[in-house]
Amino acid sequence: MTPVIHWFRRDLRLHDNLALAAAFQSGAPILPVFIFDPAILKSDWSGAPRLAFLLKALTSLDESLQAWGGKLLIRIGDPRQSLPRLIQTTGARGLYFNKDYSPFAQKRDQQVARLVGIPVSAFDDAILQPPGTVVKDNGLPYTMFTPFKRRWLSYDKPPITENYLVGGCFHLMDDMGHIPSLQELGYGPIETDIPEASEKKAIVLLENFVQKAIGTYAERRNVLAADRNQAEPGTSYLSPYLRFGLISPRQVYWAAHHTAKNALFISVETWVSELVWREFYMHILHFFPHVMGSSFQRKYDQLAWRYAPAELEAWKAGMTGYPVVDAAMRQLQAMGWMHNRARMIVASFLTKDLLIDWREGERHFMQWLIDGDPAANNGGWQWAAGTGTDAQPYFRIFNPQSQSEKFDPEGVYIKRWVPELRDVPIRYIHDPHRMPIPPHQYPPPIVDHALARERALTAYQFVK
DNA sequence: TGAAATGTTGGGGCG
DNA sequence: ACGCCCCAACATTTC
Repeated sequence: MTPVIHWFRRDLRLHDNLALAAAFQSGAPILPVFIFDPAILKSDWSGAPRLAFLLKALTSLDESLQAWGGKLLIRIGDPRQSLPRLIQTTGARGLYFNKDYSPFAQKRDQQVARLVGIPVSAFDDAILQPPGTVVKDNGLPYTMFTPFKRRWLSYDKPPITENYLVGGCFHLMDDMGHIPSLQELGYGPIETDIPEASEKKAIVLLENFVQKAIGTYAERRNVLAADRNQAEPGTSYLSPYLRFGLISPRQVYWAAHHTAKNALFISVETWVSELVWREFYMHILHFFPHVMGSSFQRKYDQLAWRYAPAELEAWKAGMTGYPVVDAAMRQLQAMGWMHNRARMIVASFLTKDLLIDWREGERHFMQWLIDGDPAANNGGWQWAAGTGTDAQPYFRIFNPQSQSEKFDPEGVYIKRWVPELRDVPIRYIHDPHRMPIPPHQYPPPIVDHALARERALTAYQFVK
């Protein structure tokens, strides 16, 4: 029996996977494939932590497939060449995959569809409302979040699909390849602590969160120290799992929906809003591809960003002298993840206090975040820089000290990630340079916030 | 999903 | 008792 191919990309799960379910229903044996594209691996938008998470996810996926008598086929190469070759050797009669809405992926997928010469079935699986399904009455895409969200919420959402897989429905070959190591993919060893990456883990995180934490999400989501390692996490920590499709947005949405009756409605809605942000920015990238590399609001391409490599390096290393900024930047390298409130704080600091181009921050985040996604990351950075859709006004400049006092009042987050400050009394934890004898391992502030704020206002006002 | 500057109010100390 | 000042607390405006 000639097989059909299921091409795994950002849907590394067996449950609620639309393309995989359709491949199964075709009746043919399924050949599950993952392809490493060297063009992506070599890009400076890739990063070892995210790749390490991906490798764990693939290993777990392969184990799940083996439980059903299958195995994940691995190839390294341009899919435009790998897939036609694979189809030639196997005689596969269909190609199934779930859509990726980024401009780069869509172009590639169109080329693949032309080259394979067999029927291609692509599914809307990664998102509850695909681009084009949430538009204004005049047919144009939304560029503001709040009206987008209102419209988004008004539609019925697709249900979770059954897992139809049974033993023996997979196709095996002599040369299945193997899941490579980081080293084989050209990366050195890493110190980042990569979490367990499996469908099962994602479901445990989701269940735990909706049962124990969703009701207080609206208030606790801003607590910097309440991360996944705490008994009661303030956030779900599902972003890496959604990023690679270890869990579907439908599973997440319906889990929240079903608890809405038992939990504070405002908290559930706040949490679902984060799912809507994810889709909003996917739409934005789809309809406004120029945001990749330039400002959504074109006028801000004129902004006179500073060239300050030493300050950029201090920011990356967590050595700015602003404790909350440094804690966040070190958390990023240690965990491959950063609290969302912290992302806003460090993004404001880079773009406003240091007046360094948001694209530098965008790239750094892509190199370190295991949940790094082009659409969401770009949207977040342009929001912080004030150059994007629905952006905060340019004059909204975070004060790192008051943010720190508000969202890490006891300095727990700071002390966890900046060990030099562990002995600093609470009253000095947000600005240790004011101590009579400042901690000597810790640098003084690299900029004066009050002066930096004036400098940023001037630069932004010049554009306006 | 701000923060700083400026304006207003009201209680208390004091002559 | 009264006016004056100070200033914290809160509100509004501005960036």
